[in-house]
Amino acid sequence: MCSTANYVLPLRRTCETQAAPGRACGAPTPHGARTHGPQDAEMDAAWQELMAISELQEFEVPAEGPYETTQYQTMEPMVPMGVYGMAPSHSGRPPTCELGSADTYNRCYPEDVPPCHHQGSNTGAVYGPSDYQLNQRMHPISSQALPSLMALRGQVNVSFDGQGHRRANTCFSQGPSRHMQWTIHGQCSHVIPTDDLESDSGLSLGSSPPLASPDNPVSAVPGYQSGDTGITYRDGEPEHARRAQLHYSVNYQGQSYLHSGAHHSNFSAPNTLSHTQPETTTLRPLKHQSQAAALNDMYTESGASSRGSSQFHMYTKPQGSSSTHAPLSRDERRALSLKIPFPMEKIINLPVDDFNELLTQFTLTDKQMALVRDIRRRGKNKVAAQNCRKRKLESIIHLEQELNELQDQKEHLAQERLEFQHSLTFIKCRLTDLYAEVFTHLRDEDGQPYSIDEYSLQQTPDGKIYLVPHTTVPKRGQR
DNA sequence: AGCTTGTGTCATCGT
DNA sequence: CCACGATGACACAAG
Repeated sequence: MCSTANYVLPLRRTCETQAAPGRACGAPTPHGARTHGPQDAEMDAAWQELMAISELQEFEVPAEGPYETTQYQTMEPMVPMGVYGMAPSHSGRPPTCELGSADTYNRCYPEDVPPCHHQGSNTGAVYGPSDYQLNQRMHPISSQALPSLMALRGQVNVSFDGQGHRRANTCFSQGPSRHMQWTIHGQCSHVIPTDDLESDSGLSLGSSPPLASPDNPVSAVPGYQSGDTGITYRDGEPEHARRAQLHYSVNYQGQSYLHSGAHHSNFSAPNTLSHTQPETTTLRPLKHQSQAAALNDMYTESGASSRGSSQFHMYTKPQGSSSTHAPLSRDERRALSLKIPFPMEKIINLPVDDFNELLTQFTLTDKQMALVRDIRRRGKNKVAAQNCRKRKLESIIHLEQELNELQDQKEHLAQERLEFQHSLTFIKCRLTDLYAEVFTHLRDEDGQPYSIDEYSLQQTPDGKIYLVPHTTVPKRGQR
């Protein structure tokens, strides 16, 4: 029992009508004689510490015990306790945070309560994140270079830096009337039926079937001549065996263009090139080939770049039946069939004004005009599709990287949460010890200690401390 | 034979 | 209205 300072806090159950939290409540009742003893300073400090810790009750901790919600909550006072009775620490129950030491509160801790011996413990350390925790919190998510992703990215670059062409082994004819055969690897030497013009990949082959079909040949453009040696425009300039060696250069930023290779077409003064059918390497890109090799394979014919689908080959004639050549695209064959007098490169890549000006320089039939516009539209759309696919793949890669980063962040946060929970558990343990210690100093009017099972200490927002019996549940607005 | 991948093409929408 | 780019969907060829 209290021997030196039996500061009795007369317990009144008259505060059953409590004010709402925020209201002034806590003036010492007439029965709440405030007495001070020599250990006031110590108790004040303890209470301040206790109340400071109680703010941590906002932490959400699983398996909260009823103790927190009933005893430590800040609520309306039953009895003002500006000063509480004190008794010397004679109870023989020194403050301890060992679980179960306060037998009343054994139930209040989660499973992962660490054994906490608060004596000598640095409680301040647990009131905030440790440096380690802060560092962890501030630790940036490392963007890990994922080999697979990088490899994929590289593959993407490869696949779009060089446009594969899969028609390396296709064979074609230059038209039914000429019976010219170009073969690749000598695998095809027969004349492809005329409907091969419509048999290119893709659907909706009938976008301009009447135009494209060699079954509906269009008369040659006036002034346009086609012979074995080349083409002579009406201005008299020949176009020999010129193959616009076009290949794609796709720029992600939208600078996509189809440009000629070593031999840029010059419409006003077409070059005359001897047409030789170079040996063709495997044109289809190999997935696991190196980028350079793939590019060379796709674009190179005997050192000169030449692509299949993008080549403009209408003015050429194979020299010799044994020579091989990249196949013409469907549009190229159509253009050849309809004797379009300018290269596909210009059709596709000229600005609209220049393109329209180009059209005015020739007298084209309606079918030729329609084909030219279709070629232009398809050529642009083809580049657009390539850009679109590249963007899609890069977007997928980016999202995968982002996903990995978020997963790492999730793991980091989970670990951080676990550490915070441990810290919180320790703080609660410390609080429980302090709470019990306070009770050991409380005495009623008769000098008897209050039972911690029957009473609880509660603090109002204005800082007043009240001893509230468990059986009395103060109601809001009542005082 | 079925699957995957790459590509061309068309239709459609928005600018 | 036209040109153009972007994109989904489809078909096709090759691996």
